[in-house]
Amino acid sequence: MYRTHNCGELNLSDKGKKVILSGWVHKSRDLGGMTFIDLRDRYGKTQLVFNMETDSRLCVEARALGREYVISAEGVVEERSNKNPAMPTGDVEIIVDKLRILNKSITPPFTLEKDTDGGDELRMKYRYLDLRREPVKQNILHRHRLAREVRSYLDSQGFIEIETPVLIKSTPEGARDFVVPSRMHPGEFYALPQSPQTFKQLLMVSGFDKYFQIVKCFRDEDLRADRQPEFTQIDCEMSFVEQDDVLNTFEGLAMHLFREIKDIDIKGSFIRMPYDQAISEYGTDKPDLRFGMTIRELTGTAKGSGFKVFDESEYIGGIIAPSCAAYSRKELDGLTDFVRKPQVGAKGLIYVKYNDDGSLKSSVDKFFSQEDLKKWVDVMDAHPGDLMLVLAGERMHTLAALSELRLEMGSRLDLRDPEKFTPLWVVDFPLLEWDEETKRYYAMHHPFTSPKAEDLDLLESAPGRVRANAYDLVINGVEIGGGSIRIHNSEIQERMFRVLGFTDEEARSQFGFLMDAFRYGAPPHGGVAFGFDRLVSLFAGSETIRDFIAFPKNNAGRDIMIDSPSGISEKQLKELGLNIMKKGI
RNA sequence: GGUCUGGUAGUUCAGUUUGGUUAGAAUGCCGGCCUGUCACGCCGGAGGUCGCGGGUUCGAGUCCCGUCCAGACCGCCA
Repeated sequence: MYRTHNCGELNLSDKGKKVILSGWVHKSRDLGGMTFIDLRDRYGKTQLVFNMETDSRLCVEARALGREYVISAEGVVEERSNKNPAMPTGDVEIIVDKLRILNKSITPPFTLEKDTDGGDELRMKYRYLDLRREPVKQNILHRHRLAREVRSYLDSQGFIEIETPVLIKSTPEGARDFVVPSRMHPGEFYALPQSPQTFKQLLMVSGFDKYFQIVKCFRDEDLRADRQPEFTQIDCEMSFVEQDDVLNTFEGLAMHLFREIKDIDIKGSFIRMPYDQAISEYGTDKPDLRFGMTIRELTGTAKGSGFKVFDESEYIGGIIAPSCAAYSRKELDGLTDFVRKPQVGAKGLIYVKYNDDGSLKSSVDKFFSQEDLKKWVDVMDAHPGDLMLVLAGERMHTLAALSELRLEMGSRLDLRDPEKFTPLWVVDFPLLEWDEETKRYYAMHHPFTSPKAEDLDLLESAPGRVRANAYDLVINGVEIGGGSIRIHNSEIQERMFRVLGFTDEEARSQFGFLMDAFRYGAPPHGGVAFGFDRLVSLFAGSETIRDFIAFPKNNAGRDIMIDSPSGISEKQLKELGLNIMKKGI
């Protein structure tokens, strides 16, 4: 027998019990006459004691145990004379009388403490050791709990989990596909799904009116802290629903998760905001609503005073940094540097200090009188002591830069509390997006998203003005996921493909199966997909999804533990009918 | 594809600005001492391709060029 209890459960109520524990030697403290060993397993740590006077042979054996040896110890639970209140099992210890070494371990390359001395690369190379560390282990357990609650809620709402294939068909729209060569069909390739989108729609045609799946998806694009080439989605689809039905159902999911995982009631704080409002007030389609500081437009107010930068700008807008009028020259220069970074991309920053005495001091006093600036105060609703920060330029660029500036000020003023959660739906997205490079429209969401009925007439005449039945769930400025009511009418679907520049043949060869299916009675349907990794990290107050994936890839898409991707043998290449081009050709 | 930062004991880092004796610290590891530790303590020891290649120089961890690796970001991510 390897164990009667685990290493996290014993306390004073177990005093006197004969127990067997198994686990890893976390740490040993050899005091000469006696030796203490912290034995660790998934559930916690328990102290083992060996005494030279009681059993010198056993004590000598214990001294020789190295870090991460796997052992099994039998003994009696005793109350400690020196208790450790920092440890859940700190009131007791095991007086060991039998010790078995189940396996030895070489010395780990880094310490397995909460604050390890190991760097990222090393931790990834030895991820199986990193996962033994308490914080990483907790992240994985946290992920499990979230997945369990997702399943529990969706099951309670009548959703059923259905698996969809992983070897599917490549399509040119959207992100790059990972492709898999076919041995049986040389020169032909499967693709890994970017999402099970078309399959879940086919399941609706099949009549499974509430589907979900916690599913791996794949995109062959560059990585970020919040982007992995393979990631997990909570993928859902429902039939006979309108937009509000979907939003209500998944608001319910969000509320359930917040209640069960975070013990937070978010009811009532869940707003729905049109895309246009998100852009004009927050400069982004994923606003962080944990703090105000909304963007105010000054184009009409500030133009025409002879300040060339403003007069030549399409858009002028600003935010108010509350109680920051006392900012020093150095701090203002720092903000100017911030907005000029290539990632933000503004040319410069104009500030107006609204001093406590009511006077106004700006970086453009040459061009604007106190009366002029007073108008800004009115438009922006500034109060004495506030600092107004103003950017100007092309509208969308300036709004995007203002969004970055707003987030930066929010961080500087400590307004982005990781324990506060402000979810919202951004709704009424544009259906299409013009791409200057290829001179054509692209689906903002995907080509199966339905246009709003009232905008349908514009689909051919003014495609850019058509709004979609599409929505994103945003929490604390993080895009958690999105979805749409789909097109279920093959005639509208064909019109959509035409607007996207598909020839009928192209549409047929890529999505013929879907268009065919829709001719056999497709119900009205719609759904969502949430980024599970992002949801998990958001709940834990982190922005790095890598910490919540058991075996993640590094920022170049490599798994340095198993060393992938890697080459394959000539034999395999030959079987697949592949020739590898030499680099540089 | 681009920008920035970094690469020095097992590990985390200092040293590079201004080239110059034997490249340091902490931690980990090994040995010794220690009966109430829990970041145990004390004493001692081993441990280095300064990422790799080339160049400048009397002399390179330090300067120059190239390259590889890691991290962050831009592009990209329907």
